Amino acid sequence: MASKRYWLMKTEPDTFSFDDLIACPDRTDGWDGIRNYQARNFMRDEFKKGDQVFIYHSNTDLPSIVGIAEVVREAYPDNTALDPKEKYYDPKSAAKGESRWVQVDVKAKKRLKKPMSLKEIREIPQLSTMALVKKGMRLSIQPVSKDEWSELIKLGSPSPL
DNA sequence: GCCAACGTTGGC
DNA sequence: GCCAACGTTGGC
Repeated sequence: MASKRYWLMKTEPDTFSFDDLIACPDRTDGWDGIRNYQARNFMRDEFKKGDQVFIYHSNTDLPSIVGIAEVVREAYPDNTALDPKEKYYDPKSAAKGESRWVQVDVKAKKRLKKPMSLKEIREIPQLSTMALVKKGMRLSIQPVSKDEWSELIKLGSPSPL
């Protein structure tokens, strides 16, 4: 079995926060609405059950990694793309009758006792390799290396929910 | 609210 | 296949 991998997923807390995920049944929800090929391909091709995910709040006063979730279901079609009433409706998918987008299910696991803000992350040399701190990096789903993960765990002190 | 960086679309 | 126009992301 391939070793566990680590990821970072962005979300806008005004739309869907880490607390919203915790409030879901079994603390689990489908991570839908991803409309970027690179991000989709990570989910479709590389996300495996058991992978660990940092949840990052973007577009907010203090952009930060706030929690940890686990992949509990691997990629399946994101059919919000087919529904004109949905925010992430995709006419091209609808025209084909088949969504070109996928989602995975993630389950909230831990909260960082000390959320790690983007500002702090930038200041830590060991984390300078993270895609998150690279100029112009807007990718909403990014791989995290084992070393980066360990460093963030050390600093963020996650505790079980 | 601004705007730089990036991704997608569509005419040619 | 090129690339200009347009839309989105997301920090500040």
